[in-house]
Amino acid sequence: MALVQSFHRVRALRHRSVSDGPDVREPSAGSARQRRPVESSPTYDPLADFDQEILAFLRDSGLVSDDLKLEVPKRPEHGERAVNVFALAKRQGRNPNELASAIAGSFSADEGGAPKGAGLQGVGQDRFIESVEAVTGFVNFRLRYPTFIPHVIESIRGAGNTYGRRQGTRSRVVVEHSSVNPNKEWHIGHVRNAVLGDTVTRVLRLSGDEVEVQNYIDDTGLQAATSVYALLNFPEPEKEGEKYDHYVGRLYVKISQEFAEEDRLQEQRASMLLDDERSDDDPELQRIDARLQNIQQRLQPGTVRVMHEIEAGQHSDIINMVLKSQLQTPFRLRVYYDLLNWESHLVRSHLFKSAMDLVEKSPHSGHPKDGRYEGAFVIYTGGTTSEGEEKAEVLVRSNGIPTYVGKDIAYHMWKLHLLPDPLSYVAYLEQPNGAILWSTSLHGEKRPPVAPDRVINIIAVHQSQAQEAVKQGLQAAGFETEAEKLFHLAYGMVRTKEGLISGRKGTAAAGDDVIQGAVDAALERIREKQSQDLDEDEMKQIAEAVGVAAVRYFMVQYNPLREIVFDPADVVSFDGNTGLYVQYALVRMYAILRKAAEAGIADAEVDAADASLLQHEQERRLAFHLVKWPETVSTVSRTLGVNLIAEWAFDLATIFSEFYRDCGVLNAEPGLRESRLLLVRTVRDALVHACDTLGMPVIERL
RNA sequence: GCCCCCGUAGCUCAGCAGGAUAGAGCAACCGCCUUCUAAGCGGUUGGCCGUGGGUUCGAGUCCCGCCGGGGGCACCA
Repeated sequence: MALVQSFHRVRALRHRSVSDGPDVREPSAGSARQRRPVESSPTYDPLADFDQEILAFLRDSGLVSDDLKLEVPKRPEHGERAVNVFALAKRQGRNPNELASAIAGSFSADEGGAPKGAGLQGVGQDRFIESVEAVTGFVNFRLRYPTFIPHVIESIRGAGNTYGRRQGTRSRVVVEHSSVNPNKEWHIGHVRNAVLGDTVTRVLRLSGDEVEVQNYIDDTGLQAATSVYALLNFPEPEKEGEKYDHYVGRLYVKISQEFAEEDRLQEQRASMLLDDERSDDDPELQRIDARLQNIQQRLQPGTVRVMHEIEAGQHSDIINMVLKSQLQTPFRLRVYYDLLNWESHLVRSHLFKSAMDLVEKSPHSGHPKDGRYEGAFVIYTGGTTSEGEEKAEVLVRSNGIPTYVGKDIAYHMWKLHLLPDPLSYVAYLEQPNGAILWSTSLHGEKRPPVAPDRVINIIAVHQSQAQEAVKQGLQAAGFETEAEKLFHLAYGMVRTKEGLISGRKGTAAAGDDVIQGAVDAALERIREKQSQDLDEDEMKQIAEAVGVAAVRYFMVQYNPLREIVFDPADVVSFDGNTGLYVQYALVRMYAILRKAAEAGIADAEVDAADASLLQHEQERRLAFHLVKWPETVSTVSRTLGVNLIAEWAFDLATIFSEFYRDCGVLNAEPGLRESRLLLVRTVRDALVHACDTLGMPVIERL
């Protein structure tokens, strides 16, 4: 089959062999190039425009029957775009070098190429291909910058805040992130979660998706109950200026440690009983018994009682206070949400029961009468266990209590709108960005059910298997296409040099402290430098922006899957690959633009500048990096590897620094000066846009 | 024991769907402010991409084994 195909290809190529060598430029080959015009609606994607030309050229060369992938060569001497023809050559039974040469040879620069500075006529002509060159199996394409740079600048200006938006349909996405137990202050791992989730959200929105950000509040869990119980029974004075979530967290840690002590005490007690020399009225033993009794008969039942009270709707005042206090942390980082979904609402709306009723209808669910799952409600996920039983996931235990996975399946059926929505929605609070944060509710307005096309859960990697179980459960229940919509972004844990952080032991670095540390360090540096005349308020504002950007940048500069070894010194470092580096490049751009205005150069003059004058190497590099943005956004919206956004911003800032060194702007000759100002403005706009996508505040001076 | 993620420069990490000579930042050393903010720029040093096989014209990238780190493996959440 494959042979037959390649045979036909070879024959077809023979007919076209007129363009076989680099020196053969038969007119027929050229006249065969009836260029199909590209879409006339602006795509604001200059690189795609270049690619269109290349693809059209390749098509019309008659030598390429497949869609070849366009690459960005690593080395500048290989041009701006390249295709490699090894695979194609192999299928055609040809020598790769020869094929590449043949393709390159079919290009004639004078035929389609517009003369320099010819403007924008003839979209689809060879406006942007300067040359085509064959090198060892690669066909390299060089950009014609004099026509390309003006096109880049116009496109970015035209696109404005939508630069990077993809063509085509919008999809609806639910992103769930944060989902921190409402029982103590955020730690650094929560900050990573929130920044990742928020950045993913920003990228998807830029990309054109309609995103709803949900923050799941597990108020009925043991953690929340423990904190509430501690607060009600063992309150301590609040410290001066202590944030409420920190205060409650302090009580939580204290009581958790008593629970943790239970095991240790049990062991101690057992070994003492084995010791013949101790009698039953040994005071040491009695002390241990008393403590154990306290834990087992007071603390544990007390916590469980509070848990049920919360489920029934009590103590919401305390939980709300903790939550509102916690939310100050993401708000400071410019992380916002659309909806809080409360576990207690899901429980009290009987969502779980309706979901299980639906699962009951699946032929793969069942109530085993014997075996290891006797008495439970399970869903068979396929395959058999080592004991020969069918593999199953327990959704409801034999004692009638739902499992975590069971609850999560129900929850995701709600997210995916697989059953009628029993919940109502009310406004919860107004966030610092002015947007209303909504909350689920048992009373109030309903909302129209709109099923998402994609559900992204930002949850740490240790939940991977549970997330997979939810997916399999949904599939087994017959929701196969819906289950495919679930995507778990499993990010790595944040650990310190000492080891894994633990909320329960209170060894975690608090998010608030990390942010404040970064802000304080920034303020200190600003005071030291005094490079501008800044008053106290300005310095504080700038320090806040620098600190927040430092934290956010730190959290997104790594591949999400990777574990982060967190060293506070790294967040506070302002050299090299950091948020401040990007901000600093912007400060320089703002300074240039400000001084230009002060020198009386009107915006209109800059608008009218001739961008084709920008032919310095650094100017070309800036332009070429600018046009990689749409592709970067599109890759990230697919892979959720948000580190690429940070990398793009860092690289643009780096190239700008080189431009700054090599190309004077204000002292350039009139004409070129305006052109450079136009470029600086464009780079500024693009970089501000990238900072917005990263949620990083921008500063204009430092 | 089984499953998942990760092993790339002294340290922290990129490397997006296999492509050309593997890149940053930090640290170290040497240089650059009479010129748009030096929190910047240039240079030097630094790599058997954990390891052994395999697939491929081509492997840091895909497959298998092993070693090391982390996580998960219950009718726990």
